[in-house]
Amino acid sequence: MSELLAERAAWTIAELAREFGVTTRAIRFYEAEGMIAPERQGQHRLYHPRDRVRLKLILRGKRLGFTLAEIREIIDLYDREPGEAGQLDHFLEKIAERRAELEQKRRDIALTLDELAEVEGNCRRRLRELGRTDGR
Amino acid sequence: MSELLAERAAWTIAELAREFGVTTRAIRFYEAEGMIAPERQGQHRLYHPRDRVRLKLILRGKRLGFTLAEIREIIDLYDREPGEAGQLDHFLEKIAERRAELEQKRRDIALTLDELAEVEGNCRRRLRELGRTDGR
DNA sequence: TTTAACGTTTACGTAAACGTCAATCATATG
DNA sequence: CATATGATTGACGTTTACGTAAACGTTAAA
Repeated sequence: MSELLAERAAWTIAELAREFGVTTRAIRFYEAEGMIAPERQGQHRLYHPRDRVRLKLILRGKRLGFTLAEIREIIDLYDREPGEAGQLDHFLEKIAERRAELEQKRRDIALTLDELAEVEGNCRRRLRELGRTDGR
Repeated sequence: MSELLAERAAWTIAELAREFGVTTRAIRFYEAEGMIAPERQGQHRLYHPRDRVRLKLILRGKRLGFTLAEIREIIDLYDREPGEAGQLDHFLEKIAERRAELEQKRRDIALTLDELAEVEGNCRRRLRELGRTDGR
């Protein structure tokens, strides 16, 4: 029988590293930075679903070009306590800031994709021209 | 009379720095990396529209988390010569790679925005509850 | 004429994010 | 029992992308 991911409750550091395509060194580094806190079985680390989610969020943030410090702040937004009213306002401001950044990135992506599409169009047109020049 | 941007044909390094919110050091660094090549008027640098476009592309790439090396590759895609057929295939592959990266980033952004929206929803709900608890 | 204001080159410093050993320990397997 | 496998903790090295400071050269204004 295959071991479905959902059935597993814990992973070693090497398993996580393979699954996410990062080194064990990187995973330990994120822990040293206080971004993951795996269980300890004696000397060894044991990663649970919660830790995997964390790692996934970290790597997603990295793909978007956020620094680890920024990623930490974003993750902190996720697992906060309900909190007091005054805190909540400040909290909403932080969320708004992050959203603004993300929307800027989204615009940047749209522009770049448009430009790439144009370059690709030129390229394909040129290819067709060469095809005719070849006498086909 | 105001000097419209479109009328200007050249800028000093300090003007560019102010306009784009970067340091002159950074601009010179991009030049040292071969990403910009401003005209020289004796000792001084003179930036033309073409250089501004370059700088804009560099900064956009940075916002998306690309390294300068990657940004250089992307820019190289833009100002290439038509080229030969064999080169064009390779060229199209490069474009496809970049597009895949950008689309991954776009998915990452969508996910993060969704999560932030959920967190914000919880936050606002909590605020309304507090409002009622306050007796208003 | 001196003193800002703006520019230049050269060079060393630095923060972030790991990479890369080395030494050590536990377990497991032939 | 010896060796291989996988983990651990230091600790120093490396790359990227500039920051920062020194030393110097031009105008331009007081």
